Amino acid sequence: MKHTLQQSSPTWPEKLSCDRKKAIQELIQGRELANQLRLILRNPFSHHDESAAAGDLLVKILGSFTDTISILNRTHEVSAQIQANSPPSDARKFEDSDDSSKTSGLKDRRGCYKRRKTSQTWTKTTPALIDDGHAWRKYGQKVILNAKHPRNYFRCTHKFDQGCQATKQVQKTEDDPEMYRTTYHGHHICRNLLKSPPHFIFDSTPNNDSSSLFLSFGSNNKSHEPFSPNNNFPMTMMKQECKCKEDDHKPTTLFGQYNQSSSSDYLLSPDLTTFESSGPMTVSDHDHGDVISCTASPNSHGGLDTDDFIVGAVDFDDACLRILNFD
DNA sequence: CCGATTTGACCTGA
DNA sequence: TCAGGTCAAATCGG
Repeated sequence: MKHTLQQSSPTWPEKLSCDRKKAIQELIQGRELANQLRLILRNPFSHHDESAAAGDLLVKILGSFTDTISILNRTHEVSAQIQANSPPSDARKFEDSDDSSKTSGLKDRRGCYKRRKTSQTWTKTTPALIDDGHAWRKYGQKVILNAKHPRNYFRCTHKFDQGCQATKQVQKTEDDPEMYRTTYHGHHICRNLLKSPPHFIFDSTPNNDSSSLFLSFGSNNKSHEPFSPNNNFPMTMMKQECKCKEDDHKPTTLFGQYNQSSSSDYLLSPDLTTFESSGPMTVSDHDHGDVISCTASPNSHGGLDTDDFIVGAVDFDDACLRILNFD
């Protein structure tokens, strides 16, 4: 049965509940943005574009608080009206007694959701629908004007249980139906304890130390954007792609930033290597100089030998770590 | 049974 | 006004 919603306007409790949810969502978004801003400001390796992003984040945070205040003001006005008028439940009962009661179970969603005006987005095009390490739920599909292929809408599975606002849109590209263009909106703030964990990728740093590599734990964009809203997030070890220069046998220093809210879009160094490791790591469980370990298996690019054992000296500073790779 | 997907209707920003 | 983003009932499927 298709719902038709024109027939009922929101009751006072519904209106208040809706406004409360919106206020909470605004505050959650503000918190998320503030965390991103904090990490950018504290990251000693931030790029120029990240500094620019910090300004953008600041504007969004202020906008979020402004929206929250206006919502709460409105809620206050509604409450005042409720107190000034007769209890709304009577009116609702009266409505329900009439023939329109068959639709009374349907909620009027008018004003109950707010389309995203502006949010951080990034796009990538992939030859297949790849697992970006996050749990997504499809919530819509839309035929787009002048587009051959429909656009699919996904939200984070943890939208309701953890308030994660990340969404993505996936659409086949016009010219090549085998290619998918994915646009991500917002960052994950969820604790993502996945069965299939995200990839994290190594990237060469401009370091003159030839054995030093940059390790990006699922960075979302090409600027190695650091954002871990919570240092207690578990860092799950998983399949990794990395690039190693193989004048092997001397320890390879891997330096990385942990990025919990990853999806994936990476700047990769030209010489890629993959390895796998297992076992959870939690940022808060380690101190500077701690030794961690994980197993690594080889990849087709031949970067690491089978069953290589990696010992890492943890060097956290805002969820950054250093790993030393010994043969 | 319950979580995921489908799909038409509704809502909103431009 | 309308294209596109979102909602939520119906349906699917493990």
